[in-house]
Amino acid sequence: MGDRIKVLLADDHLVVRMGIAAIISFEKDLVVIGETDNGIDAVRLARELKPDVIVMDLMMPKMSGSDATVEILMENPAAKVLVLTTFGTSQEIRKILDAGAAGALVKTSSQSEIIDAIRSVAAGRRMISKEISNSLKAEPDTPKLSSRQIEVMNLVAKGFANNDIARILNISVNSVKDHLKNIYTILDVSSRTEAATIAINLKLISV
Amino acid sequence: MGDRIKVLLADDHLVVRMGIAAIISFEKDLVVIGETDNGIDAVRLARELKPDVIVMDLMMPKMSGSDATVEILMENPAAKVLVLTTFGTSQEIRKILDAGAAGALVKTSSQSEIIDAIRSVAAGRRMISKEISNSLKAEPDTPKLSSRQIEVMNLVAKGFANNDIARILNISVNSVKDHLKNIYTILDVSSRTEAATIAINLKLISV
DNA sequence: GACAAAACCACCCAAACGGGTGGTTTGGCT
DNA sequence: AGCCAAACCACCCGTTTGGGTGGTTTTGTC
Repeated sequence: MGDRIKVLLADDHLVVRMGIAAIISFEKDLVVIGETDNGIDAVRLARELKPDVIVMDLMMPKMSGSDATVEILMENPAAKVLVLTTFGTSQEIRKILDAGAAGALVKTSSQSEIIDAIRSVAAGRRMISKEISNSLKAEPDTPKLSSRQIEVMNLVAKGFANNDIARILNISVNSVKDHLKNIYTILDVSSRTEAATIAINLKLISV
Repeated sequence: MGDRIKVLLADDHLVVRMGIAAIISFEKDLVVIGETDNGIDAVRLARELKPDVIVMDLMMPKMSGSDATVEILMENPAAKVLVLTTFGTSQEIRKILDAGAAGALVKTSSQSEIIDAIRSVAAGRRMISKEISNSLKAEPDTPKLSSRQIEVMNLVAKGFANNDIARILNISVNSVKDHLKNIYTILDVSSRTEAATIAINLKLISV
């Protein structure tokens, strides 16, 4: 028992936890030592149970998997977090891989892929499923907007005119126009409407 | 064995299928007689295996769960399809409930909720989880755009000016403006940008 | 302390937009 | 036949937008 790989499951879907637990139950070198359906408990259990591998979902109530991962790695940089996600939502995945997550898998992965991934990250290796590494590559360079530009874009997307935006942000209309000019250059567009749809698509602003 | 409720699982996530199978394995009146990870095989297996209940995911490769459900119910209106979804994406759910699906559950459902739902729909009752019925209620009346208005909105969202839209659709600028006026009234907005973001949010147009 | 980037402000002007009013034609529904 | 909604077109007019050029202040980094 002492040398078995201890796994903590964090996923808000019971069926997913049951499924992973079932898969793990066939492997005699792996054991599930804890489960939770939210990010806050994941952070707590990671601290208390000291699992070798944390299998983490991204979308969870109370605290997202990515936020929980960041917290866990701040407390214990040696923790091994294996992200299990439905789709390669590059934004989030890149964020937590940068934060130091040990791996990322899609939920469509086969039994052997999941088991391999758990063993790999427990051994200190990085494990990123092909689907995800592809989607990361496919997404070249997402343009970056400054926080002020994002504020402006959010208001633009809500349909406010430059005058309203100026009033809301307590700056002059000229400055609003200035921000827009810069945004248009960055996003390579020439109208507020196109900028809005692109910003939404790139998830630069909250819809 | 003959009187056990036969369940067919259709979900592209192995872990989910394993999880449901694990849950079902504890119940002696239920048995899994087939599994698939895509909609096309779901239709075929529904025909060949004659399951009592089909547990169906919505997002699947090759053929979506909603399309598969519609096909299955066309072939056999007595089929019991229990939709298992991640989130209450009202559009799709409403569509397949209208098509005659027997129930809808969220994946965060507890073990007993899932078992109850399977038994209920097998017995011919409707079973819709609280989360989903709430989200269906919460979404009151989505405004409806005509097909021409949707064409216009798609071009607007891409950043085209009225002049370009007129050229593309082979109508005069005045007509484009006319469509926009009508769209603004329907969506209760007063600018193309706000119309675009709202149309995207309501999924009236493809992003 | 130099330097760059971000944010701020101002003015000009042509083009695009939104709101208003008027009208015709077409296709479906009763 | 009668009716209605949808799509089409036209003109007016004030407002907003986008592009251009000029500049200052603040902030963070090397």
